[in-house]
Amino acid sequence: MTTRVRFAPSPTGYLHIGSARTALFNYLYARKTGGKFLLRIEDTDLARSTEESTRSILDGLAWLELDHDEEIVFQSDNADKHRAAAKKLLEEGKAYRDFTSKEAPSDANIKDTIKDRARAGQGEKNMRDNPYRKLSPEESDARAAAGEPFAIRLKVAEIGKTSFEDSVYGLQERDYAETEDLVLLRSDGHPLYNLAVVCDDIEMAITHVIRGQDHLTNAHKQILIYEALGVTPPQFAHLPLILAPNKGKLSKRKHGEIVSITTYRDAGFVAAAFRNFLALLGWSPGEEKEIFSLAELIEKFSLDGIHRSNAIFNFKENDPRHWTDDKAQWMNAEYIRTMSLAELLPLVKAELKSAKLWREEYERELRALTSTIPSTEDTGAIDINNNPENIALESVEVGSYDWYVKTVDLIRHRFFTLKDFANQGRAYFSEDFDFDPAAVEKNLKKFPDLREWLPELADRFAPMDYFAHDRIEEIVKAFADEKGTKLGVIMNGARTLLTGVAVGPSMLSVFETIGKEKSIMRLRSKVAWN
RNA sequence: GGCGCGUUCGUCUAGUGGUUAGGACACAAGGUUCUCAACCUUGGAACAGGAGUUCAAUUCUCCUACGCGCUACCA
Repeated sequence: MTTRVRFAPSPTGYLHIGSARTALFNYLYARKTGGKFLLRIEDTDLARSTEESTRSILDGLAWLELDHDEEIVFQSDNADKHRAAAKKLLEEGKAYRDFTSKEAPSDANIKDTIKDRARAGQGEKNMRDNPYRKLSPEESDARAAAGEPFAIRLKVAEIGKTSFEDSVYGLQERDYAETEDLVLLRSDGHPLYNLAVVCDDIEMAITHVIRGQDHLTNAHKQILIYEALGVTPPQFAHLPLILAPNKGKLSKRKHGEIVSITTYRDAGFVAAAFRNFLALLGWSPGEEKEIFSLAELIEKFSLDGIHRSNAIFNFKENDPRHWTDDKAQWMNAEYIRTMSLAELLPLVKAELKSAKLWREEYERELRALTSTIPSTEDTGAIDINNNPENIALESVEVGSYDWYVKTVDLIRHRFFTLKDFANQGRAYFSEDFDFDPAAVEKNLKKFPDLREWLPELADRFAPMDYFAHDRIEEIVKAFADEKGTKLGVIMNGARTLLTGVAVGPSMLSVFETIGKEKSIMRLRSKVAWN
């Protein structure tokens, strides 16, 4: 039997980090076992479900490249089947009509109300004391025929227990006495969650249910429904939760955008990096290694490696440097500086395009490159111990590609997100860039002589016909000696004038990359000084 | 309140009776030096507490504490 798993989000908001991780684990398991990864939108709560949410969830999955198999199932389309199942159970005497009039829906703090009610009930409450449970079928039919509204509840046996072997949490048992006669169908005919899930999972022939640990107790209720329906339940695997730094729930209301997958896409994260990070939250392949390609994740994934304890998604509010989990940020930077250029360049292209910095002439280089350079998958190696600047040179074979490719490869080593290519790296792609005031202060204004010296350096560059690394070094060194100043003063001043910022690659590379003409122009410019 | 689940460095984690308790991020210090949130080196940093089983417990059992989840005619 081939494995069939599903990701079943309810479209009541954007794709949450926790949900994305659930989707990822389902995906990895399906791919690992050669099975199917299905998608079901649980939109039975009409009041809260929105099409916009559905789209946002689909966008998030697409960004993470978690492609689903088969058609998307919308749970609301199956309501008739859910009703039929409830009716069948009613007819078989496995469920009963509850004519208790529906309580007025409590508003705002519904969670608290529920909790208070549960607490008030103490442990003494008998879950089987519903008077309608014992109503004769005849009387029940008669009252229904008379038009009296009713909900349908599952008739849970008095004695016994549900039990199942969870792939993550092990043997789970729960006495029937702990489970109420759960409502299957609302008095307005609307099917409820647990019924809908079970019916759909049966219909979709789901073999493994991999979902958040918050559903652990639901599993018992669902097993009761499976049993009533006479169907063998699927294998369950519950995942530990992802919590906020205060060990509380990671919620939209409290934590805002930080829990949304699209935030990371929009912040310039590389999807593969974020996916890698997510995979290691609550699961470990048991290796002293952090970077895993999708192929490796699939190969190494197993339910055994999933933890039982919750993981904290770490971040500090009001701290720009640690606005989201440090490890996620590190991983993103790691991907940017070590992933294959063939994979990185298209991402940079998208970034430059949206910043209106893209030029058509780069396109030709891209085409040449993607057809020649092997992808990371092929070369396999991302060796973080090597000096990245060396990797850069080797992997591109200097001279065989043009300016755009070499430039991206040069500047990527100090970048953290894709956004940096258009922001910090803007000066490489445009004459229209800003000067960081702090950099101007530190590298230019502190050394007033530079105001004369740098244009003078430009004059030394002017006659050069071979404008490259070694030659530039000779010129600048001689120039610094001549002025009796440290090389650094000249280099840093030039860096700020040429790139607008205080950090970047070796200045010799910067000169070479920006080129003779532009270097001269920028060294002579006075804009930064004002 | 009841029921369930969990507890290794600040965080993500390795570890399944005998380890100097390992790695990664973050942090700190040093180095390289033309800068740096890059790179290199080094460092501090953990088995929640208590009983038991055992020659030996981070690892097995029990208790306590703490945390989390569920407890709805929501999903």
